[in-house]
Amino acid sequence: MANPSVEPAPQGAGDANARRDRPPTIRDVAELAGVATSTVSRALSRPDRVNPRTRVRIEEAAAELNYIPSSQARGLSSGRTNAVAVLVPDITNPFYFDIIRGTQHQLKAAGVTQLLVDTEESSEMELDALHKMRKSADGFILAASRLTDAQLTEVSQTQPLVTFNRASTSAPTVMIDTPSAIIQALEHLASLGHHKVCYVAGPPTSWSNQMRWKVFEEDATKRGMEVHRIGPYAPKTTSGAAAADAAVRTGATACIVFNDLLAIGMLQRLQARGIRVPADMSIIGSDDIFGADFCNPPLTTISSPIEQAGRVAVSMLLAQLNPLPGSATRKLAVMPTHLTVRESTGPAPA
Amino acid sequence: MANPSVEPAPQGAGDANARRDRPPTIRDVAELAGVATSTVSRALSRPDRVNPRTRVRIEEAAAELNYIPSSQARGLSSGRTNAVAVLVPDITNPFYFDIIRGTQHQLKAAGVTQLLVDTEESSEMELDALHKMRKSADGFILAASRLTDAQLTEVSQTQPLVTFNRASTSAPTVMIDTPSAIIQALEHLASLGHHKVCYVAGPPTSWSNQMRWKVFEEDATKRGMEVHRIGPYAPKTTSGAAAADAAVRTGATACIVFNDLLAIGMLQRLQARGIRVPADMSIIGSDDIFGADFCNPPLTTISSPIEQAGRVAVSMLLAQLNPLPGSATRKLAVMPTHLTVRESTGPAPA
DNA sequence: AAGCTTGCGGCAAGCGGTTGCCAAAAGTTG
DNA sequence: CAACTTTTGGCAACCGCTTGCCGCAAGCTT
Repeated sequence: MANPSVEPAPQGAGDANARRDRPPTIRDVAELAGVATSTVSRALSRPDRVNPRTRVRIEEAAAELNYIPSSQARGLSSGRTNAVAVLVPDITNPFYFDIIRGTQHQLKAAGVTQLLVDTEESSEMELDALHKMRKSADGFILAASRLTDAQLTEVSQTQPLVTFNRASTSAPTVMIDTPSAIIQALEHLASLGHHKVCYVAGPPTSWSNQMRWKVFEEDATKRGMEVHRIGPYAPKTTSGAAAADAAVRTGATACIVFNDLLAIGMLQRLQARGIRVPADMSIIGSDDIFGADFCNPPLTTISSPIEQAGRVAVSMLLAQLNPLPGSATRKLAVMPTHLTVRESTGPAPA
Repeated sequence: MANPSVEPAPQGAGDANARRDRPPTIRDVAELAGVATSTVSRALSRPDRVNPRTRVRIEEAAAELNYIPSSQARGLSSGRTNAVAVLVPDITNPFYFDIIRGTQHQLKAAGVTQLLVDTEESSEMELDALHKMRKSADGFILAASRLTDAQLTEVSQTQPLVTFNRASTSAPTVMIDTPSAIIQALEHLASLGHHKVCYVAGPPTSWSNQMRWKVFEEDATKRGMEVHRIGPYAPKTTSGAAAADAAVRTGATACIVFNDLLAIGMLQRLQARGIRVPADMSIIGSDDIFGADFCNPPLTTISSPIEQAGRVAVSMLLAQLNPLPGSATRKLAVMPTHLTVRESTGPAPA
C-alpha cells in the first residue's frame, strides 16, 4: 500500500502536488500560501480584489498543489452550476448534431459544461427534464421545443432559456429564416417550370413545420401553382418511403420536404421504384445536414447555418445569465438561409 | 417574513408547489412533515432506515412541495456527482454520434448525467479534460483515446474509466472486433478476384488504425496479395480527395479505408474523376455510419454495433462505480462486427 | 503629524445535503 | 413489571467554497 508519492520531493517544488492523497481543497491552498480561504477564493474569482503580490503567491500555491476548485461546492454557495442543458428532440437526427456541435463549441469556450438531453420528441419528457434539471443547470437551450406556448411561457418565467427554431414571445429565440428559404425554393422550382408542388410535412408539433407549410401555401398559391400537402411524417429516412409513395400519387412534379432526413429517405424510395430524380420529380430538402451532399442524387436543399445557430443560442443564453449593464439582451436572432442547388432538382417533366 | 406555505392548503394539495418562490429545500420538507432534515434525507435515500409511517408522511410532503434534492449539495457531502464524462476525439464525426447516442441512452436509464467533451483529436485536451473534470464526474468514458499507454495507466489509477476502441491493460475496455472484420473484408475482396489491395490509413495516434493495418497486412500477405498502404489521412470526407488520388496511383484495385467518412470522401472524388466504383475500384469503409447506406454508390462497409458499444461501455463503467459484491467487473467487451456488402465493391477489373 | 479615505484580507455564516453518534421510544424477555 | 435489546429519529458536524461585514494598515490630504 506504500504510496510512492508519499516520499518527499527531493527539492523542486514542481511535484509537490502528488503529496496528498486526497484532492487539494481551498484550505490546503490557503495554508500553503499563508492566507485565509476567503482570500484564496477571491484571488481566484475576482483577482482585482486582492493585492497582486498575494495573488501571485496564491496562484503559485494553487499551481503547486494542482488545485482545482470543486464546481459542486462552488455551485452550492453561489447558486450557480456553470452548466447549461441543451434539450433536443432526437439526438439521432444529424440536424441536432449540428446544433449540439455549435452549442458545445461555444459553451466550452465560455467554460460552461454542456448537459445534453434527448427529449425523444415528447413534450412531457421535455417538461420533465426542464423540471428535474432546474437545479443542475443555470439555463436551458430548447431546440425545436415541443412545448405549447403556455408551457413555454410558464417555464421561461422560472428559468433562463432560449429557444431554437421555435418562436416564443416569452423567451429569446434563434430562428432559421424559413420563410424566405421556402420562397427561394419555390422561386427555384418555378424557374424550372414546375406547376404542381407538394409540401411533405414533418411532425405536427413542430413549430417550424407549421411555418414552412404556411409560407409554402401562401407563396405557391400566389404563384398560381397547384398546391398539395402530404404528411405528417416522422423526420427520419425510414419515413421517406411512405412519403415518396404519397408524393407520387399527388401528381406533383416537385416536393419541398420538411427536412433532409425525410428527403433522403424519399430519394431512396423513388430510386427503388424507378422514378428518376430530378427527371420525373424534383426534391428539395431542408437543413443541409451531413449527407445531403453525397446522397444520390446530391440533394438540393435549404442550407441553414445550424452550427452557428447553436453558437448564437449559447451567446444569447449566456448574455441572459450574465447580463452586461450596457447592452440590452437580444431577444431574437434570425439566421439567414439560402438554397443550395445540387442535383435533385431539375426542369419539370414535359 | 410570513412564510406563505404555512397557510393550510384549502384542500387539494396538488398546487401547493407553486407557493414558494424559492425552490424547496430539504428543510422545507422536514418542516412540512414535522421531522428533522436528517430523517428526510434518510427517508429518501435509505427508506428502510425509517418507519414506514414517517416515510409516507415525508414522501407526501416532498411530493406536495415538488421537492427535488440538489445534486450539487448531495454531491458535496457524498463526494459523488452522479455524472459521467464521455470524451470523444471529434464530435463532428458521425461515428462518435452513435457512441454518444449509446452512452446517453444508457446513462439516462441509470439516472446519470452525461458530460460530453470534444477533445479535438488532441491528447493534451484529453488529459486536460480528464484532469479538470475529475471533480465533476464520477467516471470517464474515453472513446478512441489518443493517450499513450503510460498516460492511460496513470489516469486510470486516479479515476474510474473505461476505454472504447483503445486497448488498455489498466482499464476496462470495449472494443470493436476489427481484426475479424478486416479479415472478412479481405475475404470478400479475394472472392471478387482482387489481388492488389490498399489500406487507406487514418490518424496515426488511433489505436484502432494501427490494429486495422496490422491485421490487413498480415492477412493480405498471407493471401498472397500485393499490399499497399497510403496515409495517414484525417478521418474526414474532405481528406477523401487526396486519399482517392493516392489510392489510384498505387495501382490497387480495392481499398479498405480507415473509416466511412474517408471512404465517402474518396467515393466523391473518384466519381468526379470519372473512376467508376466498383467497376474500376472497390472501396470498403468501416463503421457503417449514418450516410453509408445512401451515398453513391452505397458503401460496402464493416458494420459495428457502435451504439450498443456505447451502452456496454456505460454498463461497465457503472459496474465499476457501484461494484456489486457478487459479480466481478468485466474487463473487456468485444463487439462483433460483420461486413455489410453494398454497392461499392465488385469484381476486380480484368 | 493628525485625520481620513481606501484597499486588503480575515472571520464566520451560510449553501443543501449526509451521516456518525446518541437518546428516547418501542418491543422483548423472564 | 423491571431490565434489556432494537428501532427510530434528532443533533450537529461536516463537505468545499462564497461573501457580507468589519478591522487593520497603508496612503493621502492639509
